[in-house]
Amino acid sequence: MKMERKSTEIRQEEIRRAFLELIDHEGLHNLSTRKVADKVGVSEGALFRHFKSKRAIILSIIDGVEDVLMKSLRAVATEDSSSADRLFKFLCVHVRYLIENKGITMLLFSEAAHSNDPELKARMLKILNSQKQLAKKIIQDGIVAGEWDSSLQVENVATLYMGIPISLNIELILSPYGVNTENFCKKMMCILERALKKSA
Amino acid sequence: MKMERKSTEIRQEEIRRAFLELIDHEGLHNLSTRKVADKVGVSEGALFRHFKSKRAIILSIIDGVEDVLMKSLRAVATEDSSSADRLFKFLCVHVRYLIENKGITMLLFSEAAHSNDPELKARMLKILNSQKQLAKKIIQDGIVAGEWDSSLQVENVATLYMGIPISLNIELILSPYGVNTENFCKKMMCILERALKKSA
DNA sequence: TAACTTAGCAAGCAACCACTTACTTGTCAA
DNA sequence: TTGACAAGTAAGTGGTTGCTTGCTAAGTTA
Repeated sequence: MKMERKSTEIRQEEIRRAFLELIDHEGLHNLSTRKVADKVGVSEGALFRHFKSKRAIILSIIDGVEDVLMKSLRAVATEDSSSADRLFKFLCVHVRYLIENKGITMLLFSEAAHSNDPELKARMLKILNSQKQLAKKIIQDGIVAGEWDSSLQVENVATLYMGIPISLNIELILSPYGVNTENFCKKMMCILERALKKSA
Repeated sequence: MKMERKSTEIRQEEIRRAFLELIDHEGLHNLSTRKVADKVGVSEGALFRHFKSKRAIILSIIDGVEDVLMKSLRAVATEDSSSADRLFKFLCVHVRYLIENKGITMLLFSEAAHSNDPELKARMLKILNSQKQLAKKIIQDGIVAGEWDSSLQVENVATLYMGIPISLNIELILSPYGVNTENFCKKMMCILERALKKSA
């Protein structure tokens, strides 16, 4: 039996990927360290060599969301371009990340709502809240700049925005032939802009 | 030890309620028949006297969604009033049901996406799909009646609509002081109408 | 090449899972 | 009052969970 040995860094990444893929395919509620180890192609013991607990895997995944997604979103939100451009780009970045890391939505949403692990819950909440705050900033900027209607309630538009990435997940479930990400963002943006533009 | 005996019908309802409440408070992934039984205040064995399996509890909950929520939504969608009125009422009924049965969103969403039980998955999908079709119908009617802009793509507005009930869930997670249902619906409807109304 | 570190394994742990069994007790019509 | 049945229990079942153990072998450095 050949034994393929890889560094912890590589294995950790493989484990995170396998973890998310299993959440996506089978759901959080029947995800076990056994299955993750199988998917990676390693014994269960080896898995605990690279992460000290299942919880540590989740925390490491959250670190990734903060380092990659949130950083990108923050960059887009503070970019120097029109609010419409920024909002569209924001949505695209958001959606693309969720497509490429399909288990994240479920993990974020479920743990934020139901985890009885305070640290985990707090970190999930912080991510969701930051996303909403950034969306609010872009919308507010657009109103101040005169691009959008000043009678709009920023908070409510942001609330509506937060549902869009999850609408995508529903779309992915409902349409068996797949969803074109770019198109999805354009369509949603199209409707959002109708709601945002100044009333005559 | 006193033993309080109730009829199967009553116990079944208690079990469904406990099941959903536990999903809401602790999440699907750590929901056990033991906890459900504890919450109802009955032994685990008694639980299996009223439902033949855990799966049967879920199926029974789905029956309830179809009998109560979907029936109401269908009634509202085919009502004889303006499309704007119907859409608002539709949203209110939808949201109120999800508030009063808090675990449903998670159950629907999670099982529809991840269940490897084909029957369960199919039924969840059917519910989500029916909701979307009904939303499409209302929007289409509004366009035909000249209430709303004819250049709108009905499909996309319905997709956006489907995100709203989940936006509510996110709102419930993010705002610790609770969410006013009626207000939430009014606010979302207000933005939706801006998007729907005819461009000048 | 010898010493040391690291990634891997198989096997096993207690705790928990959905569910069953064998038996008891409350309710109610005859 | 009694007999049948429905609703309850406590104590299991085998299987799965997250995690640990004791050990081996692959790389790395001296």
